[in-house]
Formats: sequence, C-alpha cells, structure tokens
Amino acid sequence: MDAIDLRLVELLRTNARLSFAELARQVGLSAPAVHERVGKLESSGVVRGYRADVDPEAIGLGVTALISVVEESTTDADDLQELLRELPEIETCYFMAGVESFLLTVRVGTIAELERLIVRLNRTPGVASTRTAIALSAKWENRPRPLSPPAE
Amino acid sequence: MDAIDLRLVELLRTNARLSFAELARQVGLSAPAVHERVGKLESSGVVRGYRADVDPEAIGLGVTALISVVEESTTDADDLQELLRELPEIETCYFMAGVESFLLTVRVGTIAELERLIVRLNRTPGVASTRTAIALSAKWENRPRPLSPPAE
DNA sequence: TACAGGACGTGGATGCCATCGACCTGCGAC
DNA sequence: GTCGCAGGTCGATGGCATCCACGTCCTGTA
Repeated sequence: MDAIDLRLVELLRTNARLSFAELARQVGLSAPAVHERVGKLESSGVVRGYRADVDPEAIGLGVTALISVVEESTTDADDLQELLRELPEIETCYFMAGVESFLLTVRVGTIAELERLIVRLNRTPGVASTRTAIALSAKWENRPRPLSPPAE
Repeated sequence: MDAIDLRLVELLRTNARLSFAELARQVGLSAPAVHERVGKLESSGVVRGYRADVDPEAIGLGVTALISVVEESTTDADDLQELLRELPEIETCYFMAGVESFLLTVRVGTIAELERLIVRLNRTPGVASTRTAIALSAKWENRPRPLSPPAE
C-alpha cells in the first residue's frame, strides 16, 4: 500500500468503472502495471468489490430504518448474527459496544413491511428487545472520504 | 424500469465492473441496447454512481461510530446539515424521526480522532448534544438485497 | 565487489469491448 | 392506414484488457 495504491483506491472509490487505461493515466503508470496493482488490492482484500450506488426508492426500498437489538444474556452473539444474516432486509449489521449489541440498518418498501420485520426480529431466538428509529431522509450515504490532502 | 432494468441494477449492485457485453449476455439483449439502458438508468438518477467497496481498515479508517445529534430548537435543520456536510469523517447522514434529528455514521483512524470529532460536533452551531455509539465490528455493510424471487 | 533473485515496471501484440451509425419493427395517436 | 417514436439489432472501428518477453533496480549473500 504505497501512495499510488492509495490513489488507485481513492479513484475507484469515487468511480469504480474507470478503465485501467484511465487509472494508468491518472497515476502515471502503464495500464498493465495498474492492472496488476488493482489485482493485488483485490486479492489482498483491500478492495472487496465494486457496487453500483442505486437510489433505493427506485427499486422499491423507500423506507430506511435503524434498529438496535438487545440480545438475551443467555445466547451467543455469533448465533444471533447468523440468524440476522438470513434477513435480506438488513443491509448492514454492526456489533456495538453497549447494551444494544447489534445495530442494523434495514431497508424495506413500506411501513407495513417494516412492522412485519420488527415483529420477526423480536421473535428471533436470542433477541430480548429492539428499538427502531426511522430515517425520514438520507442526506447522503456512503460518501467516500477524500484522501488527506489533495496532493497537487 | 421494467424487469430487465431491475436485473441490470441487481447485476451492477453486485459487481459494478461487469462489462456491457457481459451484462448483455446475462439479460439476453445486445450490448448497445444494454449500454443505452444503463445510460438511462444513470441519467434518470436510478444509478447514482459506482463505488469500490474498500476495507476501511486498509486505508486507515479502522474506527466506525454512530453519532446521534440533537439540534437546538432555534436552528434550521438545513443549515446544520450543510455544516455537517463539511466534515469528511461523516460517511452517511440520515435525518431522523425523533428527538435526535440526525444520525451520522462516521469513520476515523483512532479513538483520539473520534474524540476530536465529537468535540468539534458539539461546538458546531445548532448542535445541542450528541450521543456516540462505537461499532466494535462491522458484520457486514451495504449488502445488496437480492431481488424478490431469483427469476429462473 | 560481484552476482542471483525477486518485485515491479515497460512496450508490443492480440482479441474483446465500447460505442457509433444505419436500419428494422411494433405500437399508439390521429 | 400511416406517421413518428421507443427501443431493438447488426456491423464497423478504434480503444482497452490482458498476456508475454524483457529491462531495471533493489537487497541479501558469498
């Protein structure tokens, strides 16, 4: 991970569809060199994939909520995690410090669906209670942080 | 947005670097047709961009936290939002229902940086108070939800 | 110092891909 | 019926991805 790798990562975080030729121009290397560097970033796990950033409303997922989960003291967090993984509505799952072990961000189409999801969660073995907060709007999401100083 | 558009969106959400030729094969259209569809999805705002999914730790952002912000009753949420936008550590910003108007997910390198960020937030005009929860680990993030039934 | 080996780069070659333009076809409005 | 358009297909062409042979610069070792 030298400065060029960091630059490549930043470029791809901003636009994952840049061609290797374009990346090469931006970092001042040849296309094969960039190809190899990016390949290494992928296989070393630095770059985990490439995702289109899609407006959730456009695909019928207009309701976003954050749900905190308190787990029962008797259960194993890993087991609960595996049960949570089964629920496709859960877009991200953090294991938290604090009483509420998990914090989920979920995406559904309607409030009715959200209600059903909450009921299902509360019935899930290991879940003691949940607390839901609804996002009225996303001001921005997954904004890539620019590298420290824009090296000029 | 017909079924083919949905399929394209799903494919790109899973792998944003698929070639148009490959997308075309997957959906049973010609490459130029897919090219045009994707272009329309982009210009209509359904597809907002393409992002490499990068391991935050690998780029020195190993600390993730969620911060709820209570705003002062006298201030305008839009003004506060603009101030928040200036802070590059804030990766996503939701406007929430409830007393805590904003929920931020932030990413920094160290706990010390997190502390500085919290101080800065609390000094920001319009911020009445904040509450921070630290994510010990991300079990998964931004998992793309598969389309309803995998149409066979 | 001399030298072997590896990491990393370049340049050329080759086949695939992106993208344009010409043209076809089905459908709704009139 | 037929005009006009939305949305396809196909063919051509230039650029890109990717492989390979080779150069260069470190670095460890005798």
